[in-house]
Amino acid sequence: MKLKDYAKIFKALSNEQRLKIFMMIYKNCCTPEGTKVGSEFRFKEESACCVKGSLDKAFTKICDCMNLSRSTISHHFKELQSAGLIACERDGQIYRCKINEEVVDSIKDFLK
Amino acid sequence: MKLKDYAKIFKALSNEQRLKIFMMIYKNCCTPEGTKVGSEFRFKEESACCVKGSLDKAFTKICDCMNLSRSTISHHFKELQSAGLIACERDGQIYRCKINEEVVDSIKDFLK
DNA sequence: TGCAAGATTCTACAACATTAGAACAATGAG
DNA sequence: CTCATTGTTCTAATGTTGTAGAATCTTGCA
Repeated sequence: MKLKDYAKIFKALSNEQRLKIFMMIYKNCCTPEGTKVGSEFRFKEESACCVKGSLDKAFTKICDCMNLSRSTISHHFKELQSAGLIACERDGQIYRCKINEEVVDSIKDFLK
Repeated sequence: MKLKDYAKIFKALSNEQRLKIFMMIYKNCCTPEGTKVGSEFRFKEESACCVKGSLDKAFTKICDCMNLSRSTISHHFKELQSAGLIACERDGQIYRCKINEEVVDSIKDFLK
């Protein structure tokens, strides 16, 4: 991966709203309560409902707990996809969303 | 650290030129040859002249091997400092620059 | 002290990012 | 089939970023 690609990944994560969306999928917690504990940012790592790194109905759930229009959220999803961080697919009413672990790993490697 | 702070760090790394500067300091290689190997991005990890994570005369050296005005580079340094990624100090003619390893570590933790 | 080199700050502007709303497409329920 | 729901695309407004140049400040040397 080239420097440009890393810059693109970091850009995708550089917007607070988009980072929140990413973390909701990555840490797999969609409630607004899950995104904040006190004034600190934290996620409930464990949650019975789903497996780390993938999320069904991601779009709807995220719309529900964020104060942004649907079009804006759609746009942010596309940015995250375009950077390769997530992959999404519609399966009827299910909007399925997965983290691309390889890309996340490559960021870790980059900073090694 | 809050979500906002992480977003700020990622923003600092989201510009290709600035990321290059950061990596020059982080991997400690300032020659243009060191920043590219073929079309891939790579650094010479080992270099006799200095220790990973700090760089003397950083500003001048980086100016020399990048095609940007001094004011622009100064601006990028400030962005990196403001995000907490690096710390710089002038010591006479030496412009000393150090990576803030704690912040780099906190990114790794964030993505854990 | 005066000068040259190095770094910063200010200004300005083009390019790009964030956002919402309206119009549209796809899907499933009744 | 019709309608409500869900997601996308287009457009436009508004805000932010990246960049250079000029002016300025800082430092060391002659």
